[in-house]
Amino acid sequence: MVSPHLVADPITEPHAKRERRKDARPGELLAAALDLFVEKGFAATRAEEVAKRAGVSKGTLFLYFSSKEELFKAVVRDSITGQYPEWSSEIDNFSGTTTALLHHSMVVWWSRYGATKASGISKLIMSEATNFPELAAFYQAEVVNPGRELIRRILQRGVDSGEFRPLDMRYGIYTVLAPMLFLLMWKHSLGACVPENAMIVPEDYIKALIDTILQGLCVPVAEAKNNRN
Amino acid sequence: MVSPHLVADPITEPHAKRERRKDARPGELLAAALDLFVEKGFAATRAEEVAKRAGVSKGTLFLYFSSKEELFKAVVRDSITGQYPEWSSEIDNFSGTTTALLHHSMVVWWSRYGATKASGISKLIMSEATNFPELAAFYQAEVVNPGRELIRRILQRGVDSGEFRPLDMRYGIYTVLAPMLFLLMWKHSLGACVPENAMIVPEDYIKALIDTILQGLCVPVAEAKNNRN
DNA sequence: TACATTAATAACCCGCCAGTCATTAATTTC
DNA sequence: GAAATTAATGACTGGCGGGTTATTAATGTA
Repeated sequence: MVSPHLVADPITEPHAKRERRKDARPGELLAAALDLFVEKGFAATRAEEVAKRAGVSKGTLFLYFSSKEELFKAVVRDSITGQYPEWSSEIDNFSGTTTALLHHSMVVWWSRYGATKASGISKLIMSEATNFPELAAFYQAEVVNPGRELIRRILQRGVDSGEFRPLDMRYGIYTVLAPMLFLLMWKHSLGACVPENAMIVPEDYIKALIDTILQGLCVPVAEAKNNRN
Repeated sequence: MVSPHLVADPITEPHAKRERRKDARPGELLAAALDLFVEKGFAATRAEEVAKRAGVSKGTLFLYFSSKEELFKAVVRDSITGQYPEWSSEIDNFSGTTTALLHHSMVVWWSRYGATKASGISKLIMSEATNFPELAAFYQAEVVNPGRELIRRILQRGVDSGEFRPLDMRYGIYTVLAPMLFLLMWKHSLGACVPENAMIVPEDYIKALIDTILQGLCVPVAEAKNNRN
């Protein structure tokens, strides 16, 4: 141990050994936790490793978050829920057709969420919900239900305007939700294990998907006054 | 410690203490393992618990399966791969329209696989693929690729017969696969945590889904000779 | 400079679990 | 019925990991 008076050598010890940065710690811990939760899942992520990546000791982690579960909830609020208000108002303010709104929403959802690290949280929850029921309930209440409501509003707008066939909203929502969440799951699971062939290109997938969805949802122009059952 | 000469009391010890049943053990262990893997996932399932449910000691489990991973592979072969030949020949022998074949295949897939315990294996793999790359590769090779081929054959049949629009098979397959796997995932994750409201009824989901898919995939009768781009 | 406050640490506790191995006992062979 | 074979056991090992706490040291105050 060297003399405590010795100034820290910036080469062997670039960042002082015991910095006190109460304000910065939570954010750094959340960032590290997001990385590791997404990479390895909730159960498999070690508290010590989160701390290490954030540049603190394990003790410090538990100084700011009372448990691993609370840490997780904080990550969700920090990286997902925060985006909802913006999306909501974008839907309200959209001025084109609902077909265009749906298309736009799916592409935007992917680029702002699906393609980002944060989307790993959705995969994590679907993966570990049954092992951590409390986290599942939390996620259901704060993420899933509000999210469904956003989709429902888009579809209802199309039905009201006459663009879409009348829909049973309970299941109509899944026409959009299911393929998007599948893409997300795939990207974070088997998709991450298949190197080259059989790889899904998200943009192409969404393009093909929208074609199918819309031709299924829209009232066929030429048929509106026609037969077919 | 009681005397080793004491005969086991059949009331406190109803089923003989140390049966030797070499032939029956593997099957009983596979059944127990399927139950627990589906219930808790791969990582969270304890070898000792599998053994206990099969009525043997942990040592016996490792006598029949060299590791937890090998046990898992045996479960997959026992409960999934075995069904493929039958499905394959059902597709070949189907005599109706491809619309009917697709409908039939989805309903049958759900009733014979999705609705059964075995479907938990698919959820497990998507959940834990990144933590167990070797299992992921195994599953990809033995389950996913052959499964995609089955779907591809159905869609190709429809394209060849003129019922379906020409499709980019790389993504067309997901039109069917994505919603079905999502249903499966949902059932085994958040769906298991939502008691009443917002519950998906698989049969209704599939019904709504098929409507959308088919109207998107089929060449619209009234439009075949018409405009629309 | 001395003292008080508190951010940060590292050693520690406790429980868990995949896989091993020496021992035990059921069954077979002669 | 004695010896040989092998199915089955359960105690054991070695390592891990969430959470706690006594201690240390950085910073603020006077």
